[in-house]
Amino acid sequence: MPPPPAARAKVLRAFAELLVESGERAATLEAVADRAGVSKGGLLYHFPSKDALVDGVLDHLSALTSADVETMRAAPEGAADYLLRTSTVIDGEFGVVYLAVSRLAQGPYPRARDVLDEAQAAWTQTVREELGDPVLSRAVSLMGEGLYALASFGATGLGDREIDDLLVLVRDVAAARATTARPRA
Amino acid sequence: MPPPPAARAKVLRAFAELLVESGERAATLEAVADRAGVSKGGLLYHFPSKDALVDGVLDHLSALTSADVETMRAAPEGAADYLLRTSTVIDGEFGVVYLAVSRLAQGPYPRARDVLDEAQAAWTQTVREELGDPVLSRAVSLMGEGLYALASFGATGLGDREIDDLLVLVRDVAAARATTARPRA
DNA sequence: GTCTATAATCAGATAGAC
DNA sequence: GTCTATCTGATTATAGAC
Repeated sequence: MPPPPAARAKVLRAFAELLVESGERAATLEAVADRAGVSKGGLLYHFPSKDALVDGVLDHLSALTSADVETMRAAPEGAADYLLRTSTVIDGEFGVVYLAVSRLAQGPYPRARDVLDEAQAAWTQTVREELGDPVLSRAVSLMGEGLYALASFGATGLGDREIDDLLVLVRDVAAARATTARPRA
Repeated sequence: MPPPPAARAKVLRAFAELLVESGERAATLEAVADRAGVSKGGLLYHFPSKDALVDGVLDHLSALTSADVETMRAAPEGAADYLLRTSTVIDGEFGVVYLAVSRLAQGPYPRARDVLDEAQAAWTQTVREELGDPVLSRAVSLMGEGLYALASFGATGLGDREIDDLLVLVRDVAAARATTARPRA
């Protein structure tokens, strides 16, 4: 097949960035077109309506999530480590698109909620395969979600040091819970 | 002083509910007025502009946060318990207003971010006073934020059972970290 | 495949009656 | 203190040229 038009990808990226940086309200067709470097008419050629544009990012996140879960599963540092560290990265492609969809999920787009729900379930499941303990896995997954939430409104974010500390805690607890009788060897 | 007009409070409540249920875009002056049972003109008497309405919820959250932290500090079940349990309640007054502001924080309202930041800091600090351990306190605080985030887009929420499990985990870890040498008695 | 121009709709805000 | 009516500007979407 012929290479997909570059304009399409640029429009999707611009839409996601605007949603994250300035919110749903600011992500108008005109603003998206401007940032993508096309005209409003040009945008509407690729995405005939705003709903079509929304569907575009939703599909994009679905694809990215599948790839992300594979990477997470294969990560040498482990799934929990991978999850918490990437949950503070909101300027990578995945972070931007994930946060963009979590903004859409607040509006009248029920499918956005479904896509997020699936991502959340896949992460929790993958962490659980690694840690074994379901409660601890849920805790890690919740922390990841909390990190995204904080980062998304530019709160006084956590640095690498703080994430390191959390991961040490998680590993200690995992070890303690694995050896049932006498924790911490 | 005379009793504050009931319409003002009803408008604020309606605005917060609409923000949470349907997003920033749906929370128009007309929609807010309708839900509050007043006309657009009536609304604009109490809040002369949309910015004034936004300032209204922000101030409201500030007041509610101070009260919430006091309640948390005095909670017989403990601060961590109180935080995680109330983080799944998004239909109480505090939950609605907190989530409403976290939505405003995504738009062009820098003060919303400040107010949320303060709430976050106050919670983490209060939990830390109870648990002692700063890393564990941060973990609990992040879980609370994650629970709010999940609840806010109506994800497959966690039930009371799951919260109970998490709290048992937190208490175990707190106990283990308190007795430095030999965890868990 | 991308543009300009424009129609239709909707949001925010003002004026003035009651 | 609350209402109706109205204006202005922004936003989505369409039509048709290039």
